[in-house]
Amino acid sequence: MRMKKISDAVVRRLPLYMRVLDEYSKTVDTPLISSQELGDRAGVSPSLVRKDLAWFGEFGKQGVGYDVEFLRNRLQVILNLDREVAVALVGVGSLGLALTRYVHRRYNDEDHFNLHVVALFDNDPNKIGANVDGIVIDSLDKIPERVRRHDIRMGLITVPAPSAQAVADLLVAAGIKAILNFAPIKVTVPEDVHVTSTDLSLEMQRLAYYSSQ
Amino acid sequence: MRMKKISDAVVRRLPLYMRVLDEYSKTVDTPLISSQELGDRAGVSPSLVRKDLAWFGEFGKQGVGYDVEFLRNRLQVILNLDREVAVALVGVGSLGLALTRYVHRRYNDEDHFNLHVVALFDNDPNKIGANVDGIVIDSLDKIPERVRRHDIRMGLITVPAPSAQAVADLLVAAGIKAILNFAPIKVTVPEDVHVTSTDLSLEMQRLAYYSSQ
DNA sequence: TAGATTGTTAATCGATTAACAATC
DNA sequence: TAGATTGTTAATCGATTAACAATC
Repeated sequence: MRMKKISDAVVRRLPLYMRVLDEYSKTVDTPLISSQELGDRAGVSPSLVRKDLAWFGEFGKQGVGYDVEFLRNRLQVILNLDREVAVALVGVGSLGLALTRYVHRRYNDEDHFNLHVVALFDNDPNKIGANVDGIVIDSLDKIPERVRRHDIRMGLITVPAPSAQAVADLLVAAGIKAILNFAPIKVTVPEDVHVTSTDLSLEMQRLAYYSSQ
Repeated sequence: MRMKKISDAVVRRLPLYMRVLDEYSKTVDTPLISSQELGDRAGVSPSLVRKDLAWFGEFGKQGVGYDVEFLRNRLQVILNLDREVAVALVGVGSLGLALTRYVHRRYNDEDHFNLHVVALFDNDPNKIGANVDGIVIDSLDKIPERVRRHDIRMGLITVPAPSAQAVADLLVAAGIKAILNFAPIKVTVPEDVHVTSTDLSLEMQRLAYYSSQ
């Protein structure tokens, strides 16, 4: 039910603003923040801060600035993070394990980190049934049932490249609209599904360009 | 000794082209590839492929296309990946461990993956001296000496957020120009140093925007 | 040669920045 | 009210796409 299509460049900055506001309210006891201050801390221009926020409403007061608590709450709602978002992770290798622990730690330690890994999947019979941070590893054929039962909204793919597309297909078939893929391969999904790939090899190979001199 | 400043958007696609060429030469036995075919496989337009490559020279032949092997080698040289690039990783927690194993596996399994983790650092006395995939974990004060000895050109930061800036400073002081930061914080470095941050929390929070409906 | 595809220039598109009237 | 800062429009910047002459 979104009115206009918000560009991905804009959406990408919203969690950053949220983080800045959290940090700000912890260390500064002013209830207000200007686009200048918010921009400085987020590393973007004040103009862009105002333009980004204006896509979603008029959150500030001229001459005054933005109410920190109010703005943070609005961003949380915009990002669907005002309620817990259930996450599934497929591929419990060392990377999958590390990411599960990382997300759990933030979920436990931080007040407003509402992303929760509630299901783990792997096809290795030696792993199925094992318990990670209180979650039992299931086989992939349990995906549809678990997604339905836990109302899972996001999937993390940490399987080897050759399996990634098949796993993405399973997640899509189960109704998941947001996927974070760590396998070094481009996965194809219907256009109403959003995939972001974090490709460590490509990142490192790209950085190598700057490594000399 | 670069002539003109190549935009980051261009550099980011080069490893992708390299990957496509590797895949192509494994599965197709034609020695030539057109910008159309390369673009299709990389998910970019043929125009952009030609424009990207033209920044670095005239690699193709009109009416014919690009020589796959030749182009791959040129890209490898451009990215400084024609020789082994030594990498240091700081922060041997579960994420650091997983990434170390991941990079080692690719280094061992793939012909042309020339990124090699050759040093690990951590401040935990219980970890120092331990051995991961044949590499001994050192304390952070060994960074300058190890960087010099192994000619380390790239650093991966996988420490908790509060230590990330200090670690980046150490790497910079040791002469490293390329840093991949996994801590959820913006690290500041001199402008001749390149930092890329992979911030899992921000990525997931961003994806949450698309997770509903 | 005729057909195909590059390298490159011009046109388009989209995102960011600058400017300023509105208004708290 | 006077000063400050938003919301928004216009200008700028940069990246991508389209078009085409050059040439293999």
